[in-house]
Amino acid sequence: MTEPGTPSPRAERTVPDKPALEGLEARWVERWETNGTYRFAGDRTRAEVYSIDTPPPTASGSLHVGHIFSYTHTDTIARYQRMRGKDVFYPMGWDDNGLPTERRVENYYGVTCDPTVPHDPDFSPPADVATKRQDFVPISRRNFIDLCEELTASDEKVFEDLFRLVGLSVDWTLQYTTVSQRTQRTSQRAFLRNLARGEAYSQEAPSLWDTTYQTAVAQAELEDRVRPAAYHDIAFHRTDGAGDLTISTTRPELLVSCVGLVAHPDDERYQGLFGTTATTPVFGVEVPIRAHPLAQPDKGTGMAMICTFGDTTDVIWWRELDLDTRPVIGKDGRFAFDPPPWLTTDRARHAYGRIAGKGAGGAQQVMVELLREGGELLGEPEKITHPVKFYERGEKPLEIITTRQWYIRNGGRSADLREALVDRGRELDWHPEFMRHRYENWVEGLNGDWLVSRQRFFGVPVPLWYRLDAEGRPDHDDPIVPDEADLPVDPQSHVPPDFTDDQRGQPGGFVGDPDVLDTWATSSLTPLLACGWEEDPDLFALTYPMDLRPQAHDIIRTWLFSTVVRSHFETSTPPWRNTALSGWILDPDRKKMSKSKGNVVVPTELLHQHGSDAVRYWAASGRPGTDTAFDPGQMKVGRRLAIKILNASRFAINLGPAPEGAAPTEALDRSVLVALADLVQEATRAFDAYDYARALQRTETFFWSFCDDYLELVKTRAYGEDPDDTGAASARATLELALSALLRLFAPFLPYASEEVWSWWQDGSIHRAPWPDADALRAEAGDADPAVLAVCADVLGAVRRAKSDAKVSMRAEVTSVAVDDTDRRLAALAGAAQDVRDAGRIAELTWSASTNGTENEIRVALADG
RNA sequence: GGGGGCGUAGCUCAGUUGGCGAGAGCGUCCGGCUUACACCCGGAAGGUCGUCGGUUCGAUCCCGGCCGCCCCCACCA
Repeated sequence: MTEPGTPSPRAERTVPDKPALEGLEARWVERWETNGTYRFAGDRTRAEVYSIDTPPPTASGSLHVGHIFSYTHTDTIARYQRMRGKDVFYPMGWDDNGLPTERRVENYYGVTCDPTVPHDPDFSPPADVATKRQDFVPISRRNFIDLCEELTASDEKVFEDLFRLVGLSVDWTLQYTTVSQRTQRTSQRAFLRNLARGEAYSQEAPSLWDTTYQTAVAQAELEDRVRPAAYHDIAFHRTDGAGDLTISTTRPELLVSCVGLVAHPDDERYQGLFGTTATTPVFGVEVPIRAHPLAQPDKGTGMAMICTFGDTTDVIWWRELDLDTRPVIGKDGRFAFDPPPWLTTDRARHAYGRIAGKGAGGAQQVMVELLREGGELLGEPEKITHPVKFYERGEKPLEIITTRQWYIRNGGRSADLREALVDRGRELDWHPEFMRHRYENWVEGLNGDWLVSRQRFFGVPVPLWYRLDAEGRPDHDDPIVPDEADLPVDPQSHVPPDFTDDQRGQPGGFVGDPDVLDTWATSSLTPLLACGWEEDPDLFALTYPMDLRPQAHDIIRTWLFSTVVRSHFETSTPPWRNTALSGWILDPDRKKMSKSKGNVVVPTELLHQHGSDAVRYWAASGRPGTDTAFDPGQMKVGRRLAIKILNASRFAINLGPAPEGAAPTEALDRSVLVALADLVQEATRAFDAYDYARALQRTETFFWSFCDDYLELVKTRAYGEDPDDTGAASARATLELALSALLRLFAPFLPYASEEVWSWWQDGSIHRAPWPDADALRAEAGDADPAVLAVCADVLGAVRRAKSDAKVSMRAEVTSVAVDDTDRRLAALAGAAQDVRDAGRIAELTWSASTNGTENEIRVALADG
């Protein structure tokens, strides 16, 4: 693509009689697509490319106002960079793999995935969609995945149409999905390379487990929720017979899993007990009493029971004190049916029989009864509320269950790596800057590596197999790795090299890894994915590392951080140069808008009601990184602005073209160009700092005074019957320059109105026109005095005030205006006196130097009547 | 407990190198069909810039202490 030249008006102009916003979206969306206005050319150098790592929206939900808000921010940057002459690489991805999609498919069709169900080639979804989960129809993994793909494809089309309506200048030929074959290939390749370099490893260890979804989850996906609970004081019996020990617990049902008691090493109450043992109530199991600094003397009785596993502190105690492992809760969150082997007495085994098969809540009730029956519950439970860890999408508290899982190192267990990743963060420019703290805060607070395997179905499979020994036990330490050329693989259906399908699951044969990779394990690769890593080297060289990652601030700890981790390992660079964090949308009560609160607004309705430019105006008024109130009032303001642009432009353009070779010669005209040059400079600086909101605000302020003052002042002269009249020629030349620049300043924000006006009198798309040039405008202005416009506006203002006070029409005649001011301002006024007389309908305008040289005064005398 | 953001007109917010009579829009009130726009135009009222100190000739702005609101992280027997 050739560098666009300086725009110049066409000779013939086509301006509608009654310009309107209605219908602009439909017309321009289509033309932009037909003309390839936003197409990435890819034929320039890296320095001339601006590449954007667009956040792939979750395809399984619906787009909400927050999407419109933040995607508009990015779009203003994209449009600005394009007008600065950059070849903008602006792809769109759809995040359609992972749990949200599974959940949506389950509910939408009333089905669940059961890998044991055979594939049904003639399957079609149930006609009557069940509403209750237990009534969902179990279907095979392959049928389930087919449904996932079907539904996401139609969801994505709806999203695309909405984003086009918003006016995102995305290159729609650059779409990717996170569950496509290409993405799976990239994701598996990246994982295998992590494995080969030792950055990925598997380990059997206690991990956080969601019993509803029956999958392990990662630290980054946790959230606290405050739940009711109760302290239960229960009696442990000292083995030496010297009495009982009281401990307080909120989870008495875990008593059967108790592997020890712990108190702080300095706790005087328990000094003699460390190293001795106690027996658990009800079950009579002997457990050691130990000391550990994490035990808090001021909590409960200062002595806690350690269970495998009640919470993450238990895991630490268990590991560091080298205690036994006594798990009883299964992956479904229920107590195992058979009594565990460490229960040896009849009483213990009988008691266990009463909690076997129950969930945590049911087991707790029974346990309290058992304790009470044995006189081992001291007093009544004391009700409290406390924070409990949940999977962010989960419905029940997490349990901790020992399972084999895959991890990618992220610095959680290595100070060196942690430091290296903090440093990578420092290589980024953060917008706004203070968001950097969230990143560093998170990285420095990590307490384990990144758990990437998930026990789910719809996702990128872990691309590995394991050899089975003679007893049919898998060898997890030496996985069978596919050749990169064979990716993507599904180890559940594909056979590893040197094996045959009938060896699957047989002793001496192999077994495929049943898990899929965490959705972030794939999302963390969006820069590699979008830029064609290992697939399109030319594109990759042209676009990576990318220029910008826009995203919401709440996923710094997940998406942003994990992307930095993967790029650090894969390319030894940060993934981008800049990251821009957008804020939340708050409803008018200052609460975060969300579906569960029922206060979401449907974006399509907003766009149709106010118009896309109006909604974009509201969005772009939100400062970077700042939470912003949902405000239809601002959309009305934006709509008014867009309409004003249409009308003012129509007026200016209809005055007729400036004669050949005309230039701004009048003092007032050149004065407005000086102010305009300042505006362009400021807007440019703001955009370069990613402060689109400031650029918009300054442009808007300028534009309204341009209309109210400059247009009014220049109107009469510009009408000039004789087009060769120098005053009229100067006015028209100035209006052309100013309007052209102003439209281009507005183009990133109001792409429809600005494009519409542009098409009336210019060739090509405004969105491919060059960004206005402050120096060129300054050159046109020459040595103009910026005070000219200011003084004229002051006088005009005084005249208006006088007319308003007298309650007469603005068209009323003014007998005389006398101005006292400084010499400099009077000189400025003198140069534009006729414009002021015309605009104010002033018969006589006089001026004289103010007596003290600084004060100014404007006296207005209205005609009688 | 650690980190971060924010308190300016009734509402939403600007205020960038400390000096303006502290601004805008919305809302309110008053006026006007003015040959671009009644989806409009003009005007007015309205603020001890959270609070108390400090630095300075001078503080909405810089420093410190409080008060209040919000977010993230940690703790979770």
